[in-house]
Amino acid sequence: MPTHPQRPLIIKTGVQFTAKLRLLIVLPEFNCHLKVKVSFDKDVTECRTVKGFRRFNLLGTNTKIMNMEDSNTSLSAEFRHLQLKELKMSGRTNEGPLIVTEELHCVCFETQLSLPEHSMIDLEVTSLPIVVISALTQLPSAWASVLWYNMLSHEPKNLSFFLNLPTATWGQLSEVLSWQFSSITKRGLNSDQLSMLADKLMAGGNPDTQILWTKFCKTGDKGFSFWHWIEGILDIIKKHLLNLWNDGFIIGFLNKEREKAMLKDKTQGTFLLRFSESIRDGAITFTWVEHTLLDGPKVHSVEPYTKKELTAIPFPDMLRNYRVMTTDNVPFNPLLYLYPNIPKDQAFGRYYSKPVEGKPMDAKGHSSGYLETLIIPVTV
Amino acid sequence: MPTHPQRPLIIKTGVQFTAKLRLLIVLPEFNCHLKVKVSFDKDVTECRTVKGFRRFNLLGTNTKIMNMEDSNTSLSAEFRHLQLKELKMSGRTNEGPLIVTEELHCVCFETQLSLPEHSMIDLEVTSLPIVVISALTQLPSAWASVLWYNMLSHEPKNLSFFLNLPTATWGQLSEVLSWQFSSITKRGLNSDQLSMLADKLMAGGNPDTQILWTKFCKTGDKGFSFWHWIEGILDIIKKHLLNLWNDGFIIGFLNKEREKAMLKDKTQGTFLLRFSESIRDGAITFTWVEHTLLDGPKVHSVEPYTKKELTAIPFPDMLRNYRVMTTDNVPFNPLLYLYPNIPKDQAFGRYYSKPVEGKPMDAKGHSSGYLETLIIPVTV
DNA sequence: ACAGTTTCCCGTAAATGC
DNA sequence: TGCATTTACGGGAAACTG
Repeated sequence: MPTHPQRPLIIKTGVQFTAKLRLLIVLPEFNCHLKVKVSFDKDVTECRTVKGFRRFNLLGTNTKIMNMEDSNTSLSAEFRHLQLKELKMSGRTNEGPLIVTEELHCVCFETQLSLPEHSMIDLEVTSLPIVVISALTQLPSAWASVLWYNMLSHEPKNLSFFLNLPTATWGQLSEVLSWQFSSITKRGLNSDQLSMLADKLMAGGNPDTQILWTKFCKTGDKGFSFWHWIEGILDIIKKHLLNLWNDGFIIGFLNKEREKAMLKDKTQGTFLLRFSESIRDGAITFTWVEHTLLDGPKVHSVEPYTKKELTAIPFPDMLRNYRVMTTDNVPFNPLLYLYPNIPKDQAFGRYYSKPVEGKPMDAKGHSSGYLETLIIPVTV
Repeated sequence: MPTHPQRPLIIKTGVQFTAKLRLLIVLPEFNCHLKVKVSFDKDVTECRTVKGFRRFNLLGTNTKIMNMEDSNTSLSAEFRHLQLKELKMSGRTNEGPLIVTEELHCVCFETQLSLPEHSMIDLEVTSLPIVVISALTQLPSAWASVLWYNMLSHEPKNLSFFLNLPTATWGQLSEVLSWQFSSITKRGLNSDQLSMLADKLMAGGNPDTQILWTKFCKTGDKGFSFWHWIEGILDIIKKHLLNLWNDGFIIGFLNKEREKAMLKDKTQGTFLLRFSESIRDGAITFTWVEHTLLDGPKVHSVEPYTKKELTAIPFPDMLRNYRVMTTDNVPFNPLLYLYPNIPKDQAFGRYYSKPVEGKPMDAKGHSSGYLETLIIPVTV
């Protein structure tokens, strides 16, 4: 999730952003010099003195003459290299009930039209609400605010939204959650995955169940909020698991009971991929089934891999090279078929960092004079 | 190596630094208000117009009243939160023969003393030469400049040093090199290590051999300079190998012939630690001896570990867990004795991230429900 | 003391300048 | 165009501030 997507809904202080204005009404007569001025939180008095919101200076070139866009007849003005800097005033009592990521601000554009035989007409437009952050750690909370606003507010500019906020229904929220995945990847959430999330959020949900902002975004008993957990998972998908997610190889959201139910009738060595529910910053594990003579089917999961491990070793290589040591000290890979029954190399082979050859792993014979090593996960 | 050590010899633009002035002459009568002004490159005309050096603005509070130091009778002034910003002037033709890390600058302090019954006396002092960089990638080159200057210039302020620079002798340079290690760690370089470095730099050295600045610091045939290679090694020592280096367990600098000569008469499984000569940013390998029936003693080295691998796995754990697969697919660890004959666990045991217990590795039995995995290097 | 918030700055990537 | 140098900003941690 970039800090500044197409339109800057989240702006970080001290980081450049671009504000663009396009005149939708095409009035050829006004192709003359139309000077636009951009400003921040203009005339939003209710956000300033009353609530004690932060105030910001807008640095950079703030006026521009509108000009014709390429291959288009509409006028536009693009303000590049704008930057926000907090205006510290000692008189500001920080008693607003809102945290900074719930403060809504806006970018304003002004211009004056002088129609022939009319007096000057003042035009003013404002952007959608904007959240201003100062550090990247605030981005997940800020994004949650943007989501909640866009999901529930139909007013274009209700900067006091979080002072009096409505609840969402699971029907609304589940759609928004799936969008988060499909906007970053090629795949949203299916009904099984959503039903697991519904259980987490509401312990048995129907589409009309109400969900509080607090429940969605405030720190819960685990030490982190539902949304921050989702953000962590989105992050590892984007950085380390994009291909596998796009291919649909990651079931991801399912609880341990369902996991066992799905695997217990499968061939030994059948495995699936699931996100950790207890790790905040995103982690993935694999679970496979073993058919024991004495106790029947047993499922095993490795300790979930976090960003740290995934940065060092690509996840497909983990699946390929994972080994468990037997009591005779012979390593074997227990992962054979991706659920329901796809041979492992057929699913993941194209993503291994070295191609599949005769043997699953090979090195030693080579030119540099050094013995090549594979860094592999092993359970002793 | 911090950007700003005790005294700022290297300053990065846009990063705060502190300049401190201490009046060594104790004149109690002048405990009155002695106003000091700090400036940058004051009156250094030969560095500006003539040579086309960069110029900088000094941002921050630049005047201060000297005051008594704690537990001391001397006057001092400390300028904190100073910052350098390049002054871009279009007229500057960058035709100076020097790269930016060879430009020497200085911090200047001025004050006026009014002795009773005398006219005002102007006092002016300047710092040692300073290199100004704009990105951290320039730090190794900048540090090389500082070293070369301090090694060879006995003038306090010769800002044109690099326009007409003397060569160093190996005797001087070897001492400086060893200092680099002992200032960062608890151990400098011994004569064996230095002799390997002498071979690299001069192909057979005696202390009087002259070494050119170019040879020391300019990109050579390998694509990097001698000094940058040393810097990379200092960096991995500092970040990943400090304990082992302090304990003297890393021989580090020795060529492959010497390595083989040292190992060939040792017990099978004797190994030593050596830095890579071909990797620029610092890498370490281990080499062990195997006594074969047919070919006699053979030495093997693993592909050197770089920052990337060392970040993921602590080096002592690599030594502990490294495995080679035999043809029967049974893994074994070929590392038994640290040269000359220290049992591996005795040398490195205290640095393993999990304590040594009955068995060398153990996991599986535990509480979380997940199978613990060890990420280990394996040669197939 | 503390939690929310901002600042600081390394390290890498991208942009810029010559 | 290529190389030297600077700028940009993500990420993690320290510093700030009520």
